[in-house]
Amino acid sequence: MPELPEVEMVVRGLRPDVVGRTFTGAVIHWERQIAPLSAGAFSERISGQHVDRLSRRGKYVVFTLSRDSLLVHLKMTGRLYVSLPDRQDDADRWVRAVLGMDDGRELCFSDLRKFGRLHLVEHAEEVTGNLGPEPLAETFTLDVFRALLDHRKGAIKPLLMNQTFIAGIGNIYADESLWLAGIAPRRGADTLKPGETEKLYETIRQVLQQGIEHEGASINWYRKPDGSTGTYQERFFVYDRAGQPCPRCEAIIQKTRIAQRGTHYCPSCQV
DNA sequence: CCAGCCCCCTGTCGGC
DNA sequence: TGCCGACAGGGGGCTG
Repeated sequence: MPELPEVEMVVRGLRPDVVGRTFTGAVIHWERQIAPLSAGAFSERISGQHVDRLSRRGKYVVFTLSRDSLLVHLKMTGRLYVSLPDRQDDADRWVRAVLGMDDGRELCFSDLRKFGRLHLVEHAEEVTGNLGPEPLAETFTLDVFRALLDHRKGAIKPLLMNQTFIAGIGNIYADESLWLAGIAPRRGADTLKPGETEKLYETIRQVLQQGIEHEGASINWYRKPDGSTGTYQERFFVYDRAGQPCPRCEAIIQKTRIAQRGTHYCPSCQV
């Protein structure tokens, strides 16, 4: 569930606790969640590496280390938080990896569904190399968006969620941005009129920015590193609101499936 | 390039 | 009440 705004909150929350620290080792409880090394090799290789920088690329949390980069994808239920070794947190039941730090505290990766991944690689681009542009970057202009859409066919919603198209948009922010733009999720990408493309460009940036301002959407499992919840879920227009009236036209919001994903939309004012 | 499907997982929920 | 199957979902991988 964590999408761009939620991952951004994780990065901001962790930064003061991890930047400047040095990892002392790792205990891996579910080996399939780390790549590309074995658990032993992972622990050995991360030991002694200093955290120079913490950033975000798409939905990845990126630790820039002395020699390597550690990239964490939270997928659906992943959480990252720092704690003392004697933990009592709710999420501890699903801890899959624990990275020791030189201040005696630990960086914990918890993940109920085990879909998340920790990649320890020499160059971050080995993992993030084929991601599309960052939608909130200044360089992501309307012209860039138009160029990306050029010659793309197929439904607009799955395209928005395609990480090689644009990085960071998931199911929630795709549904919300399309509703705000008044565009039906099944519309062919090549059928958007210039005004619609511009509107969508603006609403994509708007919902992501709003998501960050409201500290992310906490539905189901997402929590900020300090355990608290964001509040953007209180501002959803269509996501998770099937059967309720559309905030714009009062038609009943529908839920359907597009590209194997639950999709919420207004059948009346999204055309 | 695109659509469809499987897979990875486990908690939750609806049906019987 | 208890069991069981369906479902949820990001993204990689595969096929057509």
